[in-house]
Amino acid sequence: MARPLSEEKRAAILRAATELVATVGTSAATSQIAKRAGIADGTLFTYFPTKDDLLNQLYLSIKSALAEAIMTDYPSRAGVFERTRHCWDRLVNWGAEHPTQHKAMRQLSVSDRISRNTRDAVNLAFQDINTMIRDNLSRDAADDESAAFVGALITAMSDVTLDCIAAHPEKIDLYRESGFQVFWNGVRP
Amino acid sequence: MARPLSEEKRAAILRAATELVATVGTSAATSQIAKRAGIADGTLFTYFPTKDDLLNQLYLSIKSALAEAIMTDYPSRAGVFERTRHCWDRLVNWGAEHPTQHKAMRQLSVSDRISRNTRDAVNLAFQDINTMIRDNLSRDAADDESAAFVGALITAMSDVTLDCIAAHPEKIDLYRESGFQVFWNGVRP
Amino acid sequence: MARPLSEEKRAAILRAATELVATVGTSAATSQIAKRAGIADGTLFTYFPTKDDLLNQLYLSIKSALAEAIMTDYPSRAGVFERTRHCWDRLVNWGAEHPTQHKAMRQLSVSDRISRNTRDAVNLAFQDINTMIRDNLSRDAADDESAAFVGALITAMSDVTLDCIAAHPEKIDLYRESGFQVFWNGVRP
Amino acid sequence: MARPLSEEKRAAILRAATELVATVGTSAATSQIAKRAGIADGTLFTYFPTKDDLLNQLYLSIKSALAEAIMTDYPSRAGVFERTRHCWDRLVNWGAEHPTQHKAMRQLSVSDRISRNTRDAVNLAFQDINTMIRDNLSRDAADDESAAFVGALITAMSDVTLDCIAAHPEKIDLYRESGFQVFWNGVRP
DNA sequence: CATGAATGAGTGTTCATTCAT
DNA sequence: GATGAATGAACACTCATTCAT
Repeated sequence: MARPLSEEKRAAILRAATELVATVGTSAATSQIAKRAGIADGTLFTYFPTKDDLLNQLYLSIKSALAEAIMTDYPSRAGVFERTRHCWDRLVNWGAEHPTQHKAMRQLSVSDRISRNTRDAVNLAFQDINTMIRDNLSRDAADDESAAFVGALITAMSDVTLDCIAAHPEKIDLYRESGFQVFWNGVRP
Repeated sequence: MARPLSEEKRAAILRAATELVATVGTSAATSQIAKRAGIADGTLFTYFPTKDDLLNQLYLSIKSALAEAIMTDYPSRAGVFERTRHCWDRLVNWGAEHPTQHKAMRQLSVSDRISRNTRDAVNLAFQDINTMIRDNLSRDAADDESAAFVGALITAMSDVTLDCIAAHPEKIDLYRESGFQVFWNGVRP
Repeated sequence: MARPLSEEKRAAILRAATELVATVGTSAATSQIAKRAGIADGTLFTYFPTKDDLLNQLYLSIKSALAEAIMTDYPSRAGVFERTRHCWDRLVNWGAEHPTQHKAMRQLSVSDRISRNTRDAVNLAFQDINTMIRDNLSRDAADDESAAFVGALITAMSDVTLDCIAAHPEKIDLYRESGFQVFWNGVRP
Repeated sequence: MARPLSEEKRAAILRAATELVATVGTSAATSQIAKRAGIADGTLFTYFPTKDDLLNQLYLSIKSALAEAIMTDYPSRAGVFERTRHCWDRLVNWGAEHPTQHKAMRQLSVSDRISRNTRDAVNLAFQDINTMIRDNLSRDAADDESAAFVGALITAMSDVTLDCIAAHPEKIDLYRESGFQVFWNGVRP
């Protein structure tokens, strides 16, 4: 192998893409992304064959990082409340610590450039969380649609919470708490 | 009426823009919008000086229509529950009846092309609703930010509800009801 | 109509394309063609939706001009020799007078960007000539393939003749005559 | 033989280039040629310093193979007819047996990337054949240009013949014969 | 005021060539 | 010598906007 694909460069591209997608959306130009990543225009395409591939992999990588943040130290044996609380806090903390990734993630999640495949892969990364929701929080444990509804609600409510935290970072504890109250009172079994 | 009058043309442009933004997002080409509105490319720019203007006015007009739908027959003298229920039902019903407008609205609301000014004007259109929220639902009546938080939550939760309804239109009553339960249990005073 | 498509501009584009295709082949850049035609890059595409369209229309227009040059004053009632002679002389004279068009035509005729449709349309323009060949020169009047063989031979031989004339323009009469002798002796009935 | 020696690699590159040039023309990408040759992108350039070099050497090598095919068993002492017939048959048979090489050769012969130098070198490979033409078939034995004219004619006529054979392989004997008749009747002394 | 041709900067992507490994 | 990642100048084509008609 002459020069291995540089993991560093790949990461730089994803980092640059995150920042630009967060700022200007998926219409961020590949040449801008390359420039910000400190590589030549053409190099981007040795790491990601098309812009859509880049966007999809970016979405997957951010979502995976979020899932990992949530599932680390997950208290499997604790009660429903503790486990729900754990997920919520991790989700909100991750968003507050990674506002750029969070913004990019929101832009990508409404984009039609994210494929069915990618969305399926993301669901896989959230499998444990989805299972927990289905078993404990959805109105009807047997109902996939009901679980999806609750899952979408938690995402939407955390997005709102994170927007507020972004606007008033000093009130993070307040918003994290209020958000959880609304969520838990709304969906608790 | 081969050549509609001015106001009709403006409306035709907004209608065409709604459909295209709902379908392909804010990257919809002005020439496509003009074609669908039945006018020449250049004519669009006598009604809206730039594409950003068109997008901003479109957002404002859709949001205003939604606000009007919500506030019509608003039961000012009823109790908090009834008034909240009214708003929620109107919101969800409007979204279910105008899926194209709703989709366009969501695309626009995450776009960076919608200006601070426009967002302020939208808040104005929702002033009555915001006041109701502030006075009845926000944790602290004196706190604007708390009211904004609850307002954003209702929007986010109705978006999720409407997405589910779009996926399973026959379950509209179920989703409208479940969504309201979650919201009301979550935020009731 | 605001400003009608300018026939002059269309002609300028075709002229510029002819010159560049003759020089560098079908890989001539559209931006070079536009520059040589004295228009903006984008304008080219209001006259020809794609580069392939431009190339196909160019081929058709050159071939049509050639067909017209050949068929003008065609002596329908003269004998086979006179008619064959007429076609050959016209073909060679046209090529000698329009060396750029001839070179471009040769480049285009071997290109895979010229569609079946275009080749059919060209055959239509040469219908009379083809008929004459089938009826008088092909070995077997009933055989389309035999006629195509002779038709291809006349083209190939005139190309060679024209190449020689291009190299030694002063010997046009000699080459025109020699070429015809070879052709006529080769294929005469 | 996992890693062929140098000369084999050169041959593999030329073989791959032949196939791709025959298929897609001289715009075949060097990376595609390298891949089909089973070597790395960069390796191609240790054998051929530029793409133009590759194309020129390819043209020369194909033309040389053709010349060799023609001159093998050349009946030097036979009459003009027999010798002419020998050349024609060898030429047509070679083309029918090596359709890919023939197609590549035609693509290359109209390309502006083949240099004056290369064309001169090709003429050298065909020196014996050209001499035969000059001495026996050209209208004026002292005239180089006349010989070149006849040489170009034989090439052009065989190309047409080979195209027809490619379209109807089962009629190879018919076309080889018809083609020769036209040629011989056309140019015989 | 309406029209649509004209503009040219910008887009995602390709590719011959270089050079670090 | 072989490798393939890196380069950046092209490329065909798009599009918001202008302006002659």
